[in-house]
Amino acid sequence: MTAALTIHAAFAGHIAAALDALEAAGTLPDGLNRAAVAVEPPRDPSHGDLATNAAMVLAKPAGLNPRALAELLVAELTKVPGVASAEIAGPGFINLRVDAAAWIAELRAIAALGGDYGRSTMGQGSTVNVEYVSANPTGPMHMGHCRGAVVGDALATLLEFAGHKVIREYYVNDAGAQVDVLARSAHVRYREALGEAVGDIPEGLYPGEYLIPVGQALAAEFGDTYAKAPEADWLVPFRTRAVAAMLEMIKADLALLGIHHDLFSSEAELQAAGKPDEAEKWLRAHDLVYDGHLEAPKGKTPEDWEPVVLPLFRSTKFGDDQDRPIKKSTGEWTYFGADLAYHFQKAQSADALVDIWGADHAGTVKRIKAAVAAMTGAEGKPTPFEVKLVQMVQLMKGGQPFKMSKRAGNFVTLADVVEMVGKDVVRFTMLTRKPDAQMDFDFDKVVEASKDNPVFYVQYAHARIRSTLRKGAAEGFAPDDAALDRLGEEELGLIKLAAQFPRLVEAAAVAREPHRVAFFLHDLAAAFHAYWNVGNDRPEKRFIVAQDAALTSARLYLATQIGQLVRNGLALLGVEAVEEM
RNA sequence: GCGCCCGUAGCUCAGCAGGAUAGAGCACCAGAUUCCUAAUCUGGGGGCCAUGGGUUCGAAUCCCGUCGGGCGCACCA
Repeated sequence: MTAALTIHAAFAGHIAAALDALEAAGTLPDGLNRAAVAVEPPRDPSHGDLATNAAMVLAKPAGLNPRALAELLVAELTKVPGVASAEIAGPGFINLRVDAAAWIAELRAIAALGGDYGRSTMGQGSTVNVEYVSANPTGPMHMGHCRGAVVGDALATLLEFAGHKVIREYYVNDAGAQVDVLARSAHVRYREALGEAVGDIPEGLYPGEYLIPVGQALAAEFGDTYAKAPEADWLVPFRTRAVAAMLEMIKADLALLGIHHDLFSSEAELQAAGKPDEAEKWLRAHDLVYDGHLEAPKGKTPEDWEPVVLPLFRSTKFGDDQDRPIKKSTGEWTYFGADLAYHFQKAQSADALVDIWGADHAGTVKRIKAAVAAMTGAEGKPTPFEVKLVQMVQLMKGGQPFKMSKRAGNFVTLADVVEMVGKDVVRFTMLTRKPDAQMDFDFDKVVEASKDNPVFYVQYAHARIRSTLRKGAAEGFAPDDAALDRLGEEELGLIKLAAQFPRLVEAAAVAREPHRVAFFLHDLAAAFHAYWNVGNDRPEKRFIVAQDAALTSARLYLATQIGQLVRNGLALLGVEAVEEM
């Protein structure tokens, strides 16, 4: 085992080798599907360090009794260096105990790999495009956007760590009706900046004060040229400038959360480049777009429903409930028509696509998945594409739901919340539950009870470690690996937990679930705090034992690596590891 | 009416591609501070994993039904 091969990976290999040996001996048939074979720490530590279900999973297809197969495997596994014992338990689990030396080696692996401990080659360098946020460029980021932004960003980082190349992309919807509304709203602010008394912002326009500087900039640039001009004269230049200004604002908001996209793709540019036309042409040639009648919405046919003929994409062929229009009767592209071309474009430069959407767009998942399958699957190998939905965040204030309204201008901006509670709290809070469950975000609770926020619990563990190392250094002790054999059961327990990080990273990346990292860090911090407190009653269990330099150095070495691991995990979440609290 | 998501302790939530006796935080009760940071720790009470079936050696986890909550069901984005 090399220093870089972590213990769980090594044992997955040992079990595979044991199975190979049984195959070679003819005991097991060739070509058994081993996908369900797992190596994991047993829930109950008294069962050992690692357990595998291999015998139970493979017994039936091999036509063997699980315990009989387990005995054969045990015979192979006891030969593996570092295995102290292998026992059969329950219906056919194999429980393994691993020598202390193997865990010490894992600790050295953390030291050797440092910030790369847990990094995986699983992704094999394949490129994953993660599209997230993609909020309409009509105003500042508000809390409704926050969860998708944080989850998408953490997922992107996680995928990189798991061996993928990642493109972080933001799709700018700068071609629809809502950016025309933005332009008109900016025009009002423009006239206002020129000194006109505009009164209340008209119904249907964006009343937010964030457009005042945009109006001023337009007045400075154009003077009164467009004050009385017809909309057709100014709509395009105003729209362009207003969208650009909104995008700058959004980027600044995202930066507050530590989020930076690699690529901002413009829907308007996509259309100008004729991408949707190309897509339509291709789809028509493959009989995937046809001119047909749009069906009335199921279950609630509007009274004024009039069937019209529109170009429809055959999404029902790919599992959707009805075929979807790609153009409006005005000849403009629908959102879907452009989005379809956009996803095809993304697929050209990525091996897999992931979209992070709010749950309010759940109804459009099937059609876009259908589109990607149709357009990338022509040669039989569709680009893998997932839409991860983040559920709604219910904003609360003092235990009461807090309704946001763009029109009333009382929406809660992301910038305000970050200013109130800090980036780390916002990010960690968004990552301490799985994305597909709804969550409440109560300002009062998060602000008041911020000390109870799990993020501080984890950061505190790191701060304690750093503090201890500083104190040790002041007293003349440095971390050293010369006497790691002095570490006992409590210390090995910490290492055993730490050793799960690499497989956790892989599992979280495969499941596209960055929240698992947050929970792991909480568990790790809990184990560390518990160990720390043992030293309250028993001074000989403290990190620094002044009269025993060798032991102190070994424990400081352990502390150093645990601190490293906390940093690695927090880095995946985009949360700071603090030196002191 | 249809589609998607969810239902686990009083509350907020985990439960690792079905696995051994279902966990954590908060809240509640009882303890630990001459000590490396008590923003911490130890112990306790508290569960028909919404519900009824099914699949199998084994189900909180997979399948079907029911109930409850959320989101959606445009030529909007």
